[in-house]
Amino acid sequence: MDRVVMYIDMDAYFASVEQASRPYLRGKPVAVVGSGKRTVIVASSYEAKRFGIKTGMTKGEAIRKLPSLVFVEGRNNKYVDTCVRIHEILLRYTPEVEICSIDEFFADLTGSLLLFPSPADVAVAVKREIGEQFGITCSVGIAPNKLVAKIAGELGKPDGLVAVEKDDVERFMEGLPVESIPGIGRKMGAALKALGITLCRELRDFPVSVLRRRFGIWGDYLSFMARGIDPFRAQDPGGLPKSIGHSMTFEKNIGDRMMIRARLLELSEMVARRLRKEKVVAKGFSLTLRYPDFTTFTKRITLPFYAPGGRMIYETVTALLDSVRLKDAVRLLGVSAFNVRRFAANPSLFGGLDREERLWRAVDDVNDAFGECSLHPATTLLCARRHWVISPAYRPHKSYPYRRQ
DNA sequence: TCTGGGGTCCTAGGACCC
DNA sequence: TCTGGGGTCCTAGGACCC
Repeated sequence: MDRVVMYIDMDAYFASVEQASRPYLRGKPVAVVGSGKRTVIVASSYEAKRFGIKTGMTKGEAIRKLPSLVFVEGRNNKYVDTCVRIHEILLRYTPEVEICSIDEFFADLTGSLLLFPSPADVAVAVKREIGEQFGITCSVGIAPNKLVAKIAGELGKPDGLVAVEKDDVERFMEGLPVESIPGIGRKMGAALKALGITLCRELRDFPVSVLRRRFGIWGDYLSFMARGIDPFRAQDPGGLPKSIGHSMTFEKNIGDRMMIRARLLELSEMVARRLRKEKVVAKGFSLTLRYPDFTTFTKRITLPFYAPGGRMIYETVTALLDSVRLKDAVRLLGVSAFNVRRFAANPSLFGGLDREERLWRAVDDVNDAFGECSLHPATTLLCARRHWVISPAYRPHKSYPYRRQ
């Protein structure tokens, strides 16, 4: 049986959720931002998009473009909660649903089609349910694979429904600009243009040997994708995250090493908490620094053992910090863990953990019950209150998207 | 009211081992 | 005895995505 994949993407997700829950925002140009001074626009409503308001813009830039723009501070919990409930809706149509990002899903309908008249009927029903429950719209793409389903979904934005039959895939792809292909961004688009390639048809007909020489393995991917073949393997359901990290940009650049260390402790504990949550341990750690001029670099190290907790992460990244001669104050610090492995401890074995780990698990419990930051290390009291910035890449539950082969 | 945060994947070069 | 080649692991950096 031919595969049928449905891609569902919320339209202007964060902004739509805000407009749905605050009627006075409806019909207005809205931009969702983080709190604090150093923030950018993370989502904008269609009314705002019409005036060129885009993700990544600074507040100032946006105000200059559109003085009447309404800024709204993002509410993480609301978006996560809505995402989880949309996931539940989709699960009623097929058990094979992948949360791709906080506002995108893939649903494999292949096995469910005996129960429903057609994929388009499922799409219409899903769109109606999401509209009724949350007051937001979404765009849906249906195709024989994830790649084409996603391209189709994006094409229908907003509130669209685009279905591509197996036999129509090549024709569907032909006329599209190469930038419609996920993975082809600014640089790759420009590089292809230099070769005289702007349409998928031209990419398809270009000798793959030349593409391979120019782009390495991506040359092969490009050639496949241009004809609507998905070169990526399906998601590994038990897949572990490849890395888990946190970073923060400060309201004011920090020059003092003690202050930097305090922030690193905070970041290390945030990462440790995420690792515990995901039930993994890591032995690779990285420290990212960004200077006021925006130059950014990362130092990383792989330990000969898996770090037992936040304290070890902190010691590792401060050792990395000590190996750097700071040329200026820093505007951003990041701590990330990689090289992860499943950690197979169960609660009855807590006796096997050291005192400090038991303490941190208790802190986790308190924070789960009373809210993030109810309890935190005294050192971080030195720091100004952290502002939480939403991350569209956040995935509730552990559902990781397909990976490249 | 200068530029967020969290990810994945690929490449290149060096160290080290057989 | 002056010198090959393959494999693997590690670090650094960059493109891209949401």
